Amino acid sequence: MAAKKRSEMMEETRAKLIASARKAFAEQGFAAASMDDLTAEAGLTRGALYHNFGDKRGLLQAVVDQLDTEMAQRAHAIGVRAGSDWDGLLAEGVAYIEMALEPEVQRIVLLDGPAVLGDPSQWPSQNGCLQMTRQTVERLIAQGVVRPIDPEAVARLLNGAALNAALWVAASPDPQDVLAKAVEAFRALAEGLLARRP
Amino acid sequence: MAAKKRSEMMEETRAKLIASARKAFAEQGFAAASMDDLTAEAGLTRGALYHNFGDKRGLLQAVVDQLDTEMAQRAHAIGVRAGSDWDGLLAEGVAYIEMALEPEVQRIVLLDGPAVLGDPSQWPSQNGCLQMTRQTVERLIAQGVVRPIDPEAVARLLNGAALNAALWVAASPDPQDVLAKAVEAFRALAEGLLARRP
DNA sequence: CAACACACATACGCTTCGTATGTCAATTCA
DNA sequence: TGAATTGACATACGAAGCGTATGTGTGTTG
Repeated sequence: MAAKKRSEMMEETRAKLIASARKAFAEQGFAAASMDDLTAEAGLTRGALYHNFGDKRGLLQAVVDQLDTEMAQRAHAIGVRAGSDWDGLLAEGVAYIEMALEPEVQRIVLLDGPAVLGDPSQWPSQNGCLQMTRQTVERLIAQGVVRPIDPEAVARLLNGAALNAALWVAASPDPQDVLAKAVEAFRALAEGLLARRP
Repeated sequence: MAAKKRSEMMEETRAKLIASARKAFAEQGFAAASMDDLTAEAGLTRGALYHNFGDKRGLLQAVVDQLDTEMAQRAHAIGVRAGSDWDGLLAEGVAYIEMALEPEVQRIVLLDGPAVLGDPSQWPSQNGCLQMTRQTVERLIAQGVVRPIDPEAVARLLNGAALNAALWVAASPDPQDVLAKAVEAFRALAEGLLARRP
């Protein structure tokens, strides 16, 4: 084999650049990452980068899209396994906290992403986690399990709470202990949404 | 008069630089703000800046400290006016959401701050809002109003929820309407902390 | 009043981004 | 099939910004 079409080659270089960027952005942060070093590690030059992504922000956009898609898939898989929609919502929230502990997610999606690209809900990828949480909340309201509150607002606040919990856990000297506390607080807050106390 | 001591002069230049930086960082973001322009607007040069703050991050640190102190004072003043500690907690949270609507606070303290300086709880200023929320929560737990949950965790999640609510409100085309929804969701979540449903 | 210290300005080098130009292979079409 | 053209990527260039090293004048000290 080894004979590849042009479009396949292009897709491959895009993938290589995104992969290198994920590493560099996660390890050094967006601002500190050099595009010369980035592309060199992928066996390319900045020419390929500007040709494929326009500019540095375009590359970050692509990286964030990829990460966001992966996160949504993982969270969905976890939510589905839960017995009820309510348990699914809690499981998704906890999963989100745990995912936010990974340096890639924290640095790129949660810190540099909003700072460089602006409000996450305006991203092309639409922030998969947010959308999914909102849908779950909508179902729970329809079932009468959750009080009738704006689902988007609820999803926003839950995600925000999870994010800050993750930042806290990640910076703590004893992550396991702090994670448990964060999850407990998260569950307590979420119960405020219920129509009837458990 | 007009005869000023050296230390007074120094304090004045620091204040001028911080004031210019607040404007520049808020309007253009930390990365895009030029230190040449910054200092020129304050009637100085980069020499003064490096002498007083070490580097660009040091200046951001100083700006964040000042903003954080102001925020803590404002939130405290609002919390005190409430009838009970519980109402105070809610009022503080809502005040935090509303403060986060101001470009200065949002851009500098909430977006660029964490991205450039790292986890807010590790900042020298200690994130005044966070500390105050935690103390209020501790009192409420002691009074039996709030369930016994780790106060730090609660404060973290509440602040995180408020932050994301603010980002959402700020990016929306109809801030007033969205703000109302955000506040409603915030109150609902907070009620999950109560020992007894209202 | 002479010598020093310090706050700040000026000058320089290095890195990095974005663009403009060049090159070579793959596709197209007569 | 072979000449022309497109397009993916590399190379070269200019501009801007940060940090540091050095200069300068004023206030302080003995």
